[in-house]
Amino acid sequence: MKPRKRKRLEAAGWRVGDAAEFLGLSGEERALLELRLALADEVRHTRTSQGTTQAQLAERLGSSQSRVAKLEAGDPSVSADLLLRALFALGVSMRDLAEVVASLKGVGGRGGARGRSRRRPDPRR
Amino acid sequence: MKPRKRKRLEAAGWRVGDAAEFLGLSGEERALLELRLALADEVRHTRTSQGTTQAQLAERLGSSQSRVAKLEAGDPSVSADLLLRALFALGVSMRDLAEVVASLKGVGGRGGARGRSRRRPDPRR
DNA sequence: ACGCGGCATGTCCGATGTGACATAGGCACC
DNA sequence: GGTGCCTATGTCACATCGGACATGCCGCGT
Repeated sequence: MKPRKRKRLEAAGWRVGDAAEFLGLSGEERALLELRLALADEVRHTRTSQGTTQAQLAERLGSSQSRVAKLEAGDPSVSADLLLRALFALGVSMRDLAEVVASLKGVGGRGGARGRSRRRPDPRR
Repeated sequence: MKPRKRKRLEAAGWRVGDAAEFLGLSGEERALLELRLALADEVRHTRTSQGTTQAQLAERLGSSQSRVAKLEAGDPSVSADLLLRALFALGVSMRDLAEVVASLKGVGGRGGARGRSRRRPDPRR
């Protein structure tokens, strides 16, 4: 897909939480994007709070500093796999991970404990 | 890296829950593997409970039936990205996803999950 | 038995992620 | 100013992933 480049651009001036709305992203793409950003954010957060450098993390991952930088920047060229590996390499537990995911539940406004949007995808066929 | 090949082999004769222990998998690789399997499981589960076929899901994803099959089989050739896209395409919410992740929190060595019995109630409310 | 729909497995080849490297900006400290 | 450390960005060769296609297996209804 080509829109990858676009994502890059967006990634530039971005704000977790309300960005994707502008774009013509389908629900699933949107959710995935959001999740990725949240994970990227979590990586940086955890890393810095541990006093670890990008280079050190890279080494643990068998990767390179530049990739870690891109990773944390939410660059589309990094896969979810790498994001997850990074998190685990930092010692993030499943529980922590679950919390991060859970914090995105309502997409729209953060903190949205409100919407109990529990509905089926879409019955059309 | 090379250990990818290994994963393939392992994937052949596999058993959810107690497999990774034998292999020389580092904690992070192990966690990732486990997460992937749980997600794959969740895909199949959600899909079947909706009465959707692999082919239909594949179409929604812009993919093919064979890939979905591999996906659900936990084949290493499918990325976490695809796994997540599949879940979202099935209408799984962040909340549901978080629950799946949370259900793995303790899987460490012992304890839980021996073999196949470890089936969580049923994610759907 | 036959056909059929759903799933699994294997193999291509084009698309994309990955590590390594180079390079630059920002800071702190001497 | 100069040095060292951390991070950001770009590029590239190579490995892996991804969709498509082919094929086989299995259960089921006719």
